[in-house]
Amino acid sequence: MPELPEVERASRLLRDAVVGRPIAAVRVLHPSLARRLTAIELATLNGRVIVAVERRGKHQLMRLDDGRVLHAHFRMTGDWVTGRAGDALRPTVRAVIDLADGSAVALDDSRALATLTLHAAGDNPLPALGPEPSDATFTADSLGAALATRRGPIKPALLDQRVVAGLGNIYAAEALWEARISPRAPARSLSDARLRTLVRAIRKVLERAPAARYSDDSRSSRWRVYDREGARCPRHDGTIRRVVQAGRSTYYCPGCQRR
DNA sequence: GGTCGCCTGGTA
DNA sequence: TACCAGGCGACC
Repeated sequence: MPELPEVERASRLLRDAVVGRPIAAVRVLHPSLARRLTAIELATLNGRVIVAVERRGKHQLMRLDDGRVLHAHFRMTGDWVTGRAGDALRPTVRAVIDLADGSAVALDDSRALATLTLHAAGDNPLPALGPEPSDATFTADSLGAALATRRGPIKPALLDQRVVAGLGNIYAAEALWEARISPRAPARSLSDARLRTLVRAIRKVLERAPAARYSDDSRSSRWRVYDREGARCPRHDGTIRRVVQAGRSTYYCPGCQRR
């Protein structure tokens, strides 16, 4: 589920749910989270207040009133669900933030790959990240510079969060289709014109994303190429192919996406 | 770059 | 039963 548009939506929900309300308790319900957040650390959160929620790429940062940061990353299937502290929990809920006013926010994550980590005041909880796609610093020039030293094809490069923050497997494939660039095109040899087109395409697919995701369209029409192997390319008579790059499925139209 | 492991659940 | 999954860090 979560790529940048979904994480943005989730982080807003989280912000509305937690900011300014003292924490009653943070409960961790799955061993994969407990390995990173001990009971002792969890106890230090009681009574603290989350003063801000920030999103950077697919990362969510909860800033505490003592300067520490609770960092959340959804990975593949995470999402926030709001409720009350005493609610019966779905079996896929992996953690719960109980607030002093009786409300609660749950981390619902069927695959249990999401992470929740606590960082000391002053520490940077984030890995190196490229620009936000919506930021003015994300340009054909900056993208070209980030790609200049890379070997290998463009598609895996777009999934590298140091190149651009927030793209995932679906929107990388969709953006390349939009830009008519083959996922196999060498990353470092894209022309300036193609880089400009790609920057526009990335913004376009991310802006269109929420409507696509929450539309009632059948899955086959939600995306242009993603998960549509064998289907007709929406742009012409070509047939969409699936290939594997860096262990991930990539979908594209060999007819109109050129190296 | 590629491959594996982390986890669980849906689907062929 | 086997394979697949929107992520990412560790390893080669």
